[in-house]
Formats: sequence, structure tokens, C-alpha cells
Amino acid sequence: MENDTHLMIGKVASLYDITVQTLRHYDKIGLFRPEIINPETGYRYYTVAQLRQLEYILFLRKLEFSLTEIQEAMDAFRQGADFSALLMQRDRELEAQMQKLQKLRDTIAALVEMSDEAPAAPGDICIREFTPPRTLLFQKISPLNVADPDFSLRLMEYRKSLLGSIPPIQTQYSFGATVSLRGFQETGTLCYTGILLDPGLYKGDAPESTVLIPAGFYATLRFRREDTRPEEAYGQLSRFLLEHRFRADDTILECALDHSFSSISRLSELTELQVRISLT
Amino acid sequence: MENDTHLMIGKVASLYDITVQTLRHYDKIGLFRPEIINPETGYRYYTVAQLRQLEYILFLRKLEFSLTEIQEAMDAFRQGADFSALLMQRDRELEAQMQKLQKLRDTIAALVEMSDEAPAAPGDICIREFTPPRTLLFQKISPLNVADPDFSLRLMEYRKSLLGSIPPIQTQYSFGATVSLRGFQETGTLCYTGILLDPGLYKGDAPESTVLIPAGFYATLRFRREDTRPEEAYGQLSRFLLEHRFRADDTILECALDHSFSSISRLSELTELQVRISLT
DNA sequence: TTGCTCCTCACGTCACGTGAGGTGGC
DNA sequence: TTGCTCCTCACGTCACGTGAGGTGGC
Repeated sequence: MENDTHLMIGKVASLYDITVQTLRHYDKIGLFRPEIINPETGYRYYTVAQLRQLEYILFLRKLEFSLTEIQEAMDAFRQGADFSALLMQRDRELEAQMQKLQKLRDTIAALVEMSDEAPAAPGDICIREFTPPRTLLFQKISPLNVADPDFSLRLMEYRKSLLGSIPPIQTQYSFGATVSLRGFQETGTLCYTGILLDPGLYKGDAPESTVLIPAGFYATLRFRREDTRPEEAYGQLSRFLLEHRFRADDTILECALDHSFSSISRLSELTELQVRISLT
Repeated sequence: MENDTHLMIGKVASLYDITVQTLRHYDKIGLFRPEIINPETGYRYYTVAQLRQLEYILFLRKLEFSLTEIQEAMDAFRQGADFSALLMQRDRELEAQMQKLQKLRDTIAALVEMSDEAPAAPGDICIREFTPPRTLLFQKISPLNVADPDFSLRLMEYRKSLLGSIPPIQTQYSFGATVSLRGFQETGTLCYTGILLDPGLYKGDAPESTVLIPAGFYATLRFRREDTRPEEAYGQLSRFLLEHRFRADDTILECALDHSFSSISRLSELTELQVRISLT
């Protein structure tokens, strides 16, 4: 039965590097049917002439159209729809897809860079210059005491509302908070007054609620939460500033630095406190 | 039961913009289980502390890891595996994916450009200059008479073997053939002596079996297969060359120009014959 | 007869989504 | 009581892939 004009299913499959299952599937859903089916054996016979249709189908598949979309497109084309218009539409979608991938790559690059920097030893206070000014996402919150019973949950909710303003592709971020230095010195209790996304990781365009962290010299202190209670670290930084009579801003930035996976099972982030001081 | 440390499933879902079904699914497959399940009601209670795990899972999902891969990665990380190494590996894969998308876009651009050019009127012979030389995929074949009963099938098979040497992403191509001018003039029959991919569309790096088509002046003739038999077009071109006493190459290139969708139902390609002539 | 291709069910895959039908706390 | 959330099956989705069991031509 197979001859010049009538090709069996295996022949067609090998001509286009697809499987016979694919062709049977296309037949089943009515997307691409053989010209002839032997009613006794059920054998499918395709003609060379109809293969051109198959080529279009396979090409649209490479462009990741669904079979339903392809079906609709083929019908539309037979009605005279413009092939180029469809291609140009898909081109724009492919471009958007590439931008999404690029954003993911940017995020990865920032994370990898961060984990390269992270292992610096905790415990000592350093004076470091930050320049230029940093832009970061920031939101003021009603003071939140770390000793509050619903502290963690409220922090999660604030974070969620802060993240709501940035594109969902920016999943991995480094979360931080701000604390009032005077407030801590006067009460001895640790109260968050704002939340932020670490400038080291946040690469997006500025949406609302960004704030500019001024350039300048900062006293910084790193500690690990499994070794040191935050209150101790804040106390150490506070005493350092008093002893050396530094004039300091009131705002202490608390940034998470550690994104190694160790922090999954234990809450063991490497955290850095930063407060701007005046050296004059 | 829900309090600071124990969050119900809906709360967790809303914090991360996912559905409760997703969390139930992760529980079911053992990827991420609530800390506590009330044995009477079956209610799931999650702790804030364990949400960090979920964040990693959701981040890896954005990077399009499968749930099985994520499960394996989480296990590996608990054994001390390097998070950055995984990210860098994925980064390379994302880069490759972007290149694939770019190739698709290149193909689309070439197709769209082609369809913009295509509508030129068939029927008249033009003298046009082609410069610079064109590189195209070419394969010599044993002479194939268009009148042969298995002509179409053999052409498909030759094409398949020619396409085997280029990357599969290049699905849409413009297929062509070569014919010997003297052969046609002497026998009056149309015999293909080689097959080729149209230089207008083939943008890939040169694999084996490419050939350089010289720059220069070409006599060209367009015709539509539904209006004109190929033999007539070849005859017209042949007579033109004889009448005007052009010295011509022996090789006539036959290129498909039409990639509009009309050619799906009917075999109605716009075809162009090209033969290099000497104007001196 | 052997080996190859062809056929038709029917079920599996992947990461959930979608009802159906029922329960628990404010 | 109403409205909301929670629960467990069970089945659907998408584009095929994978046997199971059987047939047809060289």
C-alpha cells in the first residue's frame, strides 16, 4: 500500500524526527489527520502534499504554542489570517520571556556575589565607608518589640506588604529592619521601627517606598544569631559609640548577610548592624 | 489554635501568594510538612521558623527546578552542599535557554522580512545583482527527474538528510534545488542535481556541506506553481538567455520565496529561478 | 517462521486546579 | 444561623510516553 504518494506513519515520523505517538495524537485530536485510513487494518496513510501542514504545526510547536492554539491558528490562516502578525506577536512574548530570564540571572548573580562576601568574621566593630548612597525598599512600621509574642508573625506580614510592591520574580531578597539607637539606649529593649530590603540584593527599578541611605562612614558589627542575642550586639555597638564619643545617626540598619543554606534548618543568619557616624 | 507560632494553611498561602492546594500538595509528597497536624480535625499548623524552608523551595521553583530536584537539593544542602554551586549551574542553563530563545527570534525576524519582500509580481525576467556572495547549505544528489513517480518522496528524504546537519531549532527554512541549464536545454526534461537551503533564511553557523554562491548579476524569474508548470518557467528563462546571447553559469538555483500560509492548503509557493550571467 | 511495523486501548507523567461533600470556630 | 476556612477523596489538565496484547506484509 505504501508508495510515492502514500506514506506510512513511521516514514512520516522519521522524516520529521518525531514519534509515531505524536502523529497518532494529532490524528486523535483532529489537528492533523492522514489522507487515507485503511478501514480494515486502521493503517494511516499520509500524502507528501499534506506534509506542508505538518511542517507548520511543528514550527509553531517550537514556538511553544499549545496544540489548541495551533488548531485555532491553522483555522484562522485558512480564513486568510496573517502569518507574520502571529509571528510578530510571538516575538514580543519571546522578548518578554528573555527579560524574565535575565532578571533571574541578575538575582542569581547578586546572591552568588553575596555568599562570596559573607564569610567575614563576626564579632568586631569596623568603620567602613559606604559610597555611593544606597537605594532600598523601606517601610516605616509601628514600633515592634522583639519580645512581643506575635513578633515573628507581624514581621512576616510587614514583609509581605513590602514585597507586594516589587515584581514577583524578585523572590530571593535579603530582609532587614531599622532600630532607633536612642530608643534602645533609653529603654534597653529592642524595637523595630521600619523594615527594608537589603540594598546588596535589591536590583529592581525603584517602585514606591524606596528610601536613599546616605553615603558616608558607618560603624558596623556582624554577629550570628545562634551565637549572640541581638540585644547583646546592639548593646556592644551602643557602648562602642559612647566610649569613642562618636556622633551617630539615630537609625541603626540591621541587614541579613548570610544566604548560605545553613540558615534553612536553624535561624542562623549572619546579621550586620550599620550606623552612620560623623568622623569630624 | 492559630496563634503567633502556629499559622493555619490559608495564612501561610496568603503570605507567599500561593494557594492552599500547593501547600497540601507539598505536604502530600513530603516536600514541606506542617510542624503540627491536629489528629482530630486534620488541620495543618505551620511555625514561622519553618517558613524559611518554604522560601527556598519557592525560590528554586522560580528557577524552574522540578519538585523532585528541589527535594534532592534540600537534602543535599542539609548535608552541607553548596547553594552557590547550584545557582551557578542553573545560571549556565538559563543562559543556554536565552540563546535558544534568541535563535527563535532570529528565525522569526528572517521569516517576517521574507514575507515582506515576497509579493513581488511573478512572470517577468529581471537582471539583479547579488552581493556579497551567499553561503548556503547544499548537497549534490543523483539526478532526480520531476516526472519520476517517487519524486516527492525522494526529495523529502534528501531534505531530511540535509537538515540533519543543522540544529533542530532551525525548523522553518526555505527549501530549494539546483538544475543544470544545459541538461534542461538538451533533454527538455527537468532534473534536480542538488538541493539547498535558501540563503535568505539560513542564519546558522556554517556546518559541513555549505557552499559559496558567487556574487554577481543574475537573471531571475518568479512564478507561482499553481499558475505555471516549472518546465514552462525554465523554458522561458532558457529562451531569454539564448535570445540575448548571455553567457550563463550552468547551474540554475530554484528558491522558494513564499512563506505565507496560503501555501498550506495548496502547493502554491512563489518560486524564483536564479542563474548567474556575464554582462561583459 | 522471524523480525519489523502497524493497530487499539488503558494508564502514567507533572504540579497542581477543581469540584463534591462534609466539618470546625467566630 | 450564616459565612468563612478547613478537611479528604477523586478526577481533570497537557502533550504525549509506555506497556499490553494483537495484527499485517516481507
